[in-house]
Amino acid sequence: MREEEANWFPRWEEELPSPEELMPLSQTLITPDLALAFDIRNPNSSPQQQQQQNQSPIPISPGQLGGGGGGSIPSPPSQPHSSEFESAELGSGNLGDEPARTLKRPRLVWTPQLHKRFVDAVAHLGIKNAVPKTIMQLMSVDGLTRENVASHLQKYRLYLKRMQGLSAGGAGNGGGPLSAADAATDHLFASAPVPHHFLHPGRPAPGDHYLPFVPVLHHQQQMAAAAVIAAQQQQQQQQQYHHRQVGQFGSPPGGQFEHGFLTRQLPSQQPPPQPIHRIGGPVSAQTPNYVEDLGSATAGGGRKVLTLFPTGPEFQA
DNA sequence: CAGACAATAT
DNA sequence: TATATTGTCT
Repeated sequence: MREEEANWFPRWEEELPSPEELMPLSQTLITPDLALAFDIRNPNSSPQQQQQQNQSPIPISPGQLGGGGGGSIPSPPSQPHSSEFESAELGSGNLGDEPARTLKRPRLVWTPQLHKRFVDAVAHLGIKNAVPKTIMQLMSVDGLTRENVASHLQKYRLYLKRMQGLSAGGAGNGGGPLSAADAATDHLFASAPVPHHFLHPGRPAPGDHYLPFVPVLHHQQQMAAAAVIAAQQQQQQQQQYHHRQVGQFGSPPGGQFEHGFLTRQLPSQQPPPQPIHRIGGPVSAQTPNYVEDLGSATAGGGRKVLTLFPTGPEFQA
């Protein structure tokens, strides 16, 4: 059953990650060992993009989902902050001393929330202006790169195209056998409402049009990005982790998983020829009480990814 | 350089 | 599988 998307817009903002949460997600779940092993540091010479690592003792709330989706927020540990920020200097102007060139960011996990933000951004920009860079800026999600968006956008466009073809052709559509891959990805895309005009450009949406959208200004700009590390294991590469207190979401026995954490404070300099307003409040990409389960359905695959973000207090409008 | 897009890689 | 990366063209 689908929800009526009649009025998704009015609540558009409300569903965004609440400003309330600037929080603790910063707690990385990476064990110190691993962090060192990965030699997390200044990533590359890009003028943008930084990574931070945090080794605080993880006070995050243990166990919360489980299977039920309970949604009850156990205990917002809420530490005041206690974060020691490492001032990462930008690579620009200073580089060449780090072997860390091959470091890779953790794979971004497109959670429904994050994807929604993406869709909102595209919707506001309009089809023509919706290009990776602008989308990225509008989303203003920490840690998001243009390439992340580009990749996602590419996929999203294919999705839209399929949707169009489907609804339009109806019968004689001989063009597209749905592949398993497509069906799978649809799930994510289906989790966010697709503005009518996406599918039918040039046609006004019935009884529903776009709002100018109000930027919610916030005095805070610090947000964390939702990112997830995919532990990349080579066929014979294994590492030992001792997790200290990391036992939260029922960790699979013997499973390896790490939480990555990308964060970037906006470059604070946007030389965009055009002023771009940010939609919604401050953004952090994360899922409220939402947990992406280990997708380890693949037998023998071996790759497990965990993604979850305990957001403390639920958002309220 | 930035973007679209297909193919390929992990 | 989902996302990243690469290559080519514009």
